[in-house]
Amino acid sequence: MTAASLPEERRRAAIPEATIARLPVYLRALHGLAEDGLVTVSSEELAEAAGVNSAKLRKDLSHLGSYGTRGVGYDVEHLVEQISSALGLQRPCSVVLVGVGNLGRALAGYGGFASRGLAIDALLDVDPATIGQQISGLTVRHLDELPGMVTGASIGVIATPARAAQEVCDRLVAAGVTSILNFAPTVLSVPPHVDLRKVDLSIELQILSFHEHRKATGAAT
Amino acid sequence: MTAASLPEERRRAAIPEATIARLPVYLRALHGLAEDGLVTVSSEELAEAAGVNSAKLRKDLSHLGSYGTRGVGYDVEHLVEQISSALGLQRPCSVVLVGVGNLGRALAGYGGFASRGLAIDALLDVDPATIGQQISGLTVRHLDELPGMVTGASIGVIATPARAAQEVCDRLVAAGVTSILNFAPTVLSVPPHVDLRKVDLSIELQILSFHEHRKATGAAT
DNA sequence: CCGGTTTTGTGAACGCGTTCACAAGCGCGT
DNA sequence: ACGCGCTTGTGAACGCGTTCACAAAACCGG
Repeated sequence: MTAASLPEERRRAAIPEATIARLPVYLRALHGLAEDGLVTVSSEELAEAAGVNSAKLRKDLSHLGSYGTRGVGYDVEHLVEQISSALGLQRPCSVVLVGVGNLGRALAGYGGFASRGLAIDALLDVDPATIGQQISGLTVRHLDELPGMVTGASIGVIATPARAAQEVCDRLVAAGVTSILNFAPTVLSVPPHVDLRKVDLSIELQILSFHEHRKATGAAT
Repeated sequence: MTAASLPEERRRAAIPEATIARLPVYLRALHGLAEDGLVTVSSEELAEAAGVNSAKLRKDLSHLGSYGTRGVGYDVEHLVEQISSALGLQRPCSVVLVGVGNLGRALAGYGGFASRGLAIDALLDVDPATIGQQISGLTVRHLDELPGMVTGASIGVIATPARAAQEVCDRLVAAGVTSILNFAPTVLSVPPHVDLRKVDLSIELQILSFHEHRKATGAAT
């Protein structure tokens, strides 16, 4: 079955953002189930493992046209391929990480990337003391060497202090990077053709603080 | 079930989740503006600095009953207090971090916490080589010392490998922690009275991979 | 003191995502 | 072969969040 020539290709472009954000979670859950030797999995089981509602899971999977078998469930291996394909993990992007501080090292050593087809290809910094170090099998190089490193589809990861983030971002864009993941706690501006996502380590903590505070005051009733 | 039993009169407790998630961003933007010497700020300016729509910003602020001045804008200092108060950052929770690997060190050294009233109070691990080390002014202690550390409102942060996360989570819950932030790439289960949030460093990267992939294949059309 | 200008606060419309509920489909036991 | 039970896929309803558009309110210059 050549799925590529089917009109399903149009459906792929219409996957809701919320679904895409959950696909990596399903993928991880599936890997875990596969290691346990499971061959098929029902939506109920997979939903449990992924921590979501089973109806939501089925709707999500339906968006990428994956076909389970009614009365049986989903073939684990096939589903892994489907999701990996949908996420574009079969032909992995090159990932350039800028900023080899504590967070940068954590990211470089993070196992979750390589096992999913996303490996970091280059570590860049500007600190002379850091340049030349070997970290997770990569040699840290100077940020100036960035031009020419970006070949084809590339993702840039910013793990620098906030004050350096915008300049690094501009240099990434200038080098041809079209997707940027920002860990620095600052708002970046990019040209419209560049995808920008951010992860702020402290925001989630502040959200928890809110709930904790609300619990404390609410309990006083 | 706690939300269902809440009376409608407590409108302050009814701040939408989406709004809460943005308040920390506003707070950070306000800190930046305050350093620039701004005394008042319009919704347009603040929205720009925070990277959101101005209408959204106004609606968000209206939820916490903060009053700006029509024709003028918001008083920066007052707004900072309002948001800090709403997030419960004025009486900071104690934060316990478990797992002093690369990521744990990054979190311990992350400036964004302390400056917002959220300081990490304890670093715990089980690795004998790590215990006793001084990191960011704190001495790493053994996880066994956790009981008794949790006084009043506390937040637990899990930065361990995935395989250890559930056990650490259970021990945090047993010690009385009611809010947990999980950085380990695994699904945790907690009792219903415990708030659980997660940050998966690799998920955002996979989402970017999807968009990158889509851009590449979409351009071929 | 008053019209003009600026900006907030918010009701209403819209769109997206979640949830519900059930028909359609598949395998299995008899 | 055939019904029976299980599970998927999905239309429909619902709820939440975003966006729009504008009235109300405050300041300012004359």
